[in-house]
Amino acid sequence: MVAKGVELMLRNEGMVVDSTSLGEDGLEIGKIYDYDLILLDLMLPDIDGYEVLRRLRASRVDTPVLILSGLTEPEKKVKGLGFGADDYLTKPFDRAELVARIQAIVRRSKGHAHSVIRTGSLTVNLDNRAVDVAGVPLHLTAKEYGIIELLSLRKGQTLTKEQFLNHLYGGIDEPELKIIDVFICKLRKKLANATGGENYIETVWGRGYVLRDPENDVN
Amino acid sequence: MVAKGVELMLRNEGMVVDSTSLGEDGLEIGKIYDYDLILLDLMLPDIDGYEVLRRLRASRVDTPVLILSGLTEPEKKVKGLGFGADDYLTKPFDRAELVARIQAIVRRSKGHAHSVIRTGSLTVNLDNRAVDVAGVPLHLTAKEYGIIELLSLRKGQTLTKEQFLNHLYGGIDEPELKIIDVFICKLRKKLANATGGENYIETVWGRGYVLRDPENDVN
DNA sequence: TATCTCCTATGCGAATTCTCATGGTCGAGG
DNA sequence: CCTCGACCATGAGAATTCGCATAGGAGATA
Repeated sequence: MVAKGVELMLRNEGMVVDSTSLGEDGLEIGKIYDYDLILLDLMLPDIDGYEVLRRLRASRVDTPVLILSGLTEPEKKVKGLGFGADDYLTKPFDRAELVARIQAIVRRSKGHAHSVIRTGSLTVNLDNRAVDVAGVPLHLTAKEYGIIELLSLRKGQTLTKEQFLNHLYGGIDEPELKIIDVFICKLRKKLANATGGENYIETVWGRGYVLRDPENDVN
Repeated sequence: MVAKGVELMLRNEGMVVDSTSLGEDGLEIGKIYDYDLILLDLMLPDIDGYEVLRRLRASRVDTPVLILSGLTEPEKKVKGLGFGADDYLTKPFDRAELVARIQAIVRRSKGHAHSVIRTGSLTVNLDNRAVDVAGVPLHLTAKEYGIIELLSLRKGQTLTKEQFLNHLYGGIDEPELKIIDVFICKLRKKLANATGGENYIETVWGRGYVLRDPENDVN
């Protein structure tokens, strides 16, 4: 019940959410998928939340973890943070605080101080989902924005089409992989149009796409 | 009985109100929902009003609290304010005063020095819920006002239909999302009629609506 | 009762998303 | 160096989703 409520809340905030009520399941999908954040409730029907966290870390999963708990004792808090959690929130929590903390953790883990990511003359504002090229706003559709957002969040990193699909659809009701090609194509066209021909999105043959950051280029 | 009377009074003023007669229940919903204000009676059938306030603050709920009480002793007043209440009103209270104090607290907590928001030739007065276009009053229904109020409070920000629904109905007994379309449509028509065709409310396809502020436009 | 407001339902048009077809590009292995 | 299969780019258009406008009923209000 709590999980479903939180899931709805976060979806309302524009986030893509997968959820499960079992610790074992969460452990499995947490290991397999490359999430931005794992929201972990300590009260689980099968195994202890701490155990989930411990085993995640033991499997070298370094996805940020935000613990949700009804326990308010400070020693418990220390225990959670000691096992490698990134933050801790006690129930009942405030919606705005939860969202703010999630954004802060994700931002921090990506190494971005602000929620604005600049790449050359390209600016992606995560707060209001707006994209600029040299200060001129660029109109993108929802999916196009999703693509450039993920590229920006992981710039310099090659992303597979599966990763894009996951970011855009959250694992449910996904279309064909090819759709990513199409959106990349449309995005490139819009970007080229706005920049005057500059190409930010590079193809890595057989792997996927990267957002090339001219400032970090090795020449 | 008192709660129901106050609830009706405030609804008549166009406010959205949830109420409960039990302190424990109030504590729970006060923690979960992000209210603009909590009206707290000290005389409760189960737990002490002070206890409710204390536990709210202990749970890091910083929603403004206005205490209602039949106790007139000054020391009690100090006690209430000491625990983190924002204002105090003794029964029997004056309807107009209660409304004025509520509006003052909410205004203060939102960080608005004045309760008038100007956007181009559009003026929204939060105190008396009146809307002007170039000085000419514009008649809006309660829901229409709710829409333009939220747009004004967050101008420049894209708001989803869910957010409007939340603002207008307080999360309970909400109608279909589509109703927002209808009100936006009606609002636009009234605004266009008053301004002579100017369009303040912009559609962000797939996301929601924004109030465009001509003064803050980037050109 | 008469009026105003709110809400649902519906049709239409527009924007977007998705699939598919075609042709081009890459690179491993001969 | 050539060839072939796998992969990618791009455009066209179908399918879907979304937004706008309006009508009409239900309910509240005067």
